[in-house]
Amino acid sequence: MNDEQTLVPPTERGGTLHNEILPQLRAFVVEGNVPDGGRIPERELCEMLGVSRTPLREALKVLASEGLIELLPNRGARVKALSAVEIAELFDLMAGLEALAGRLACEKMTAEQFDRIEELHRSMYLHYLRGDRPGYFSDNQEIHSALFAAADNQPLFETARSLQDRLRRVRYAANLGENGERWKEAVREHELLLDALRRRASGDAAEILFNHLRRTKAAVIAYDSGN
Amino acid sequence: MNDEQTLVPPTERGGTLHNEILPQLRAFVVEGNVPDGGRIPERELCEMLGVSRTPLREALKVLASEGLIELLPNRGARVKALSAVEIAELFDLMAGLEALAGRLACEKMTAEQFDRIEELHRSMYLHYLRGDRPGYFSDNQEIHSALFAAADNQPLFETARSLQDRLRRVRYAANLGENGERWKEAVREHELLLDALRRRASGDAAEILFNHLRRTKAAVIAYDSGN
DNA sequence: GTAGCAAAAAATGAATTCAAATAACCTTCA
DNA sequence: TGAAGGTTATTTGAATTCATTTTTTGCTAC
Repeated sequence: MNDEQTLVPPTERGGTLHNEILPQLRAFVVEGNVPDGGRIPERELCEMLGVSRTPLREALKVLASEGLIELLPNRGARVKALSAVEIAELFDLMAGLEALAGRLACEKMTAEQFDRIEELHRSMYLHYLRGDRPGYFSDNQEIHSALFAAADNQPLFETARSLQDRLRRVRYAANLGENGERWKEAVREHELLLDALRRRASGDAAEILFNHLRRTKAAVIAYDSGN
Repeated sequence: MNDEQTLVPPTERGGTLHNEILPQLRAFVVEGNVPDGGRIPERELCEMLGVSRTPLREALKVLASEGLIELLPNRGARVKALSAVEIAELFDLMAGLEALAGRLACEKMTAEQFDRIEELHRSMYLHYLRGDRPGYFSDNQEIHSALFAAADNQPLFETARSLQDRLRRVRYAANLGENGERWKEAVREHELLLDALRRRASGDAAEILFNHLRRTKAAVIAYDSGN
């Protein structure tokens, strides 16, 4: 029935069709190709991914369990629109996870991993001085990624990735809306973090990261409500 | 084809078959009805739940994404057996989540919620004095549940529940194996926690809970490796 | 012109069907 | 007796089919 070529070469298959399309579908949603609360007809997705409805629906169930989409009985899938309360809750959770990552990183990271974070920090600071927000944002993301990598905890990493996916859209919006004062404050917080990491002060790192995310949350809420 | 009655009355349907069987299937796995690494033939589960393979497989995919089971391509589902490293990682994550719950509870809990926790604490202490481990364990679980409820954060609650499911088996084993010294220590930690909650000292509560879970982890690892 | 209802069209939920891969079994030969 | 190979049976992966629900469309009545 399906003569079209799949977009993914058959060489790099992930075992099952379901495992193949899940990352693609997740990326499609996270990337923001569908408006908030927008409906996603199964038929279109099937054609897009070149699979039948069975594996597609399995993937949708997984995305729903991750909180990325909503599955209303008999009424299809919608991308989950986040209320202000939900955004706040997700940020608090993210703050807790970052705090944990900071703690574990202090305990477990290698000298090389610290050096890498320090280097990223310097690069990010330069972007800040130049007023280069995209560059700053990119380095910032990488620092947090490096932190989770240094924490060396797979379940933590997975949980954080999932949360990150759910927050990506609003997070990006927040970055754009970030005002100069908050930006300056964020840079200062990053300096404190680097110092705590250097001293392997796990409690301090946790506290700094928690409050850092808390303030980011406040900035996002302020920006988001002023829509 | 299927004339048998479903075990669940049709009155309390969850909209779709998938939503109906997912909790049942999860309970079945968590309860420990299948040995570690044991295979789960789809056919049997279908008969047990009274559904066809389609909704069952959707549910299995979700359980796999929750980390409760493993889905090997063309080789079916197995309950995920946890290595010592994985157990340690899950406990560290749980410690971070409990710490967060403590923090948020300090910020948000009502007087009634605190009173309830205090009451549970008293009950638990009595069980401790009597040497009633099951009673202690039960109250202990309820205290932690009450803590997460007081934290009032849905994503946190969900994440913790999922983790709890993954750890339930080993956690129960740990409780049985817990020695007297560790038990005494745990009770002391709970007293400190209650005090921190009373003072609404979020940082203290977080620190106490984190270390509490860390020590539980150590006890579990010690017990588990001595199998 | 609009509100309400009916019928048709479309989309979803789930069982069945078909194909491919794995596992079990049985024969054969050393 | 035991191992190797091939054949059958079982199990899984995925497409198709069928039934049910929702949504849309169009008609009628007011």
